[in-house]
Amino acid sequence: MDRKISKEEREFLNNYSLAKYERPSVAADIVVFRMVEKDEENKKKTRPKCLQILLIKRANYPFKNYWTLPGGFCRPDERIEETARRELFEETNVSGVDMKLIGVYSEPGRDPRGWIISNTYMVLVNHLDCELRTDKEAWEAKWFSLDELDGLDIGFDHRTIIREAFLSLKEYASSYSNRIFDLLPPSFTLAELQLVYEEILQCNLTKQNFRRKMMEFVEETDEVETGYSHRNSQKYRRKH
Amino acid sequence: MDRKISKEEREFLNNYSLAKYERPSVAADIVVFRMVEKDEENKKKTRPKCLQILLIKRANYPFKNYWTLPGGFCRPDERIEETARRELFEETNVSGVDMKLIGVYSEPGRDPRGWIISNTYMVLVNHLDCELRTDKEAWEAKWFSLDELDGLDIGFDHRTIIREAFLSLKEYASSYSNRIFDLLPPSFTLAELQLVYEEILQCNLTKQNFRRKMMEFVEETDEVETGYSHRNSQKYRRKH
DNA sequence: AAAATAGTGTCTCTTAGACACTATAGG
DNA sequence: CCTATAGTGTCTAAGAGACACTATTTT
Repeated sequence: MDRKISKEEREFLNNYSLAKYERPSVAADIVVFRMVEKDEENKKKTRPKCLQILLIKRANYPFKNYWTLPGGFCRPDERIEETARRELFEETNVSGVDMKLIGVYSEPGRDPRGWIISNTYMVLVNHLDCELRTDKEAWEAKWFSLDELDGLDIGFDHRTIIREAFLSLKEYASSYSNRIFDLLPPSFTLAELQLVYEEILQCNLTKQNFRRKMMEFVEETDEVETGYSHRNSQKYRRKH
Repeated sequence: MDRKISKEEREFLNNYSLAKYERPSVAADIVVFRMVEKDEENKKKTRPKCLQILLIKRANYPFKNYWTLPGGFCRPDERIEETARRELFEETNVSGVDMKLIGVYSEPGRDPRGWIISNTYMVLVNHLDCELRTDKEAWEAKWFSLDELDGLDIGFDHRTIIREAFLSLKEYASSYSNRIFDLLPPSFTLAELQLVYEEILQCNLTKQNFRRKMMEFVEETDEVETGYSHRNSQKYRRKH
């Protein structure tokens, strides 16, 4: 892009106006997934995991009081991914995680306010890193498990977007993507990791096969998990 | 989205104006790949294949006389994919093929005309179906092999986009995606198909292993290819 | 027959699924 | 001791790579 710009071109650009054409608003919406333990009281056995996503209750029209994905409009001085990052940080205080574009939603009429295109990003966070901002009165933020979504009033086309995001997440797990580790703390037991995979893939995996496969991607730490009435567990971290 | 809209909400929407916020122009650009035979005169042996992409020589500033991807601006009444489809048809007369979003390019300053976001689609076409429109004086369209791009003046960030599109294409081939068949006529020999894969993956494949794998995806037709000084070849088509 | 490519048989190595076994902590 | 989960050994079947073999067409 190191390119000499002629006087003629400079003049063209000065007279050029994009305002001739109608333009859309462009938004970034974020599907934030986290994994929590289903039953906090159960201290005696490995606890099942529960996949949740973050939704915001809209305080304004349209879809007032409906739940929607966090998001916001892009500014001229940032890439759309930066918009998504900014919004994520505002909602959860999480930064520095991988973002993955999972789709662009541009169906005419998808937003009653007018022509608005949504670029949707998927983010996986460790629930220990999240702090929902409670200092805002403008809206309410809440984590929902996927089962809970059925009875919920979800605004815009966000129910479709969430469904497609979950499919992307399943693909990550099927292909043993490194990104799955973003859902976990820095060190974890293999049993924990297996429960995460089972919750995402919605199936049971056999222990030995799972561990054998995972040894490619994890390495031992010097930590062990103790305090259960069975043998202690070695803790691992992701490689590299 | 069947939702009752209250009087209050209706009023909100009537007074709402997106014009308060600055908006970008949104474009769809298309990386069109086709596969042609490298050496049209060579009638005696299986001919190597050559992967090409379609570029347009810009008649106007900015990047006047530079080569760029075909594309155009989105209209309020269409999805971005429809924009890409419309542009593809205008350039090549091709319709009804799969389009795959490969990326969104929103880096500030990527277009000297102002804030323009590009949604880039990849399309694979059969070269026999393409008819480049020659009736336009506004611009020149031409197919280039990937090698030829090095010395070429390519406008905007389209060189980057092309590189990323080619990576997507490689992934398609690595995963034996059905879409690869879009590059071929309805019936083809397995040797032809193998040359297509070898050109995309830039490596040599062993015949028996390739054929064994491909039998999942193709079925015999009643056509054979004759006229070469060796055994005739069975022709196949994609399954389903 | 020679040249050239079509098409096949089969060995090996790696990986994935199944499943039963041993180990160790707490009660 | 028992119970619960951690962690291992190994059989088998499927898939991928290597490579040599046979078949058929034109010259």
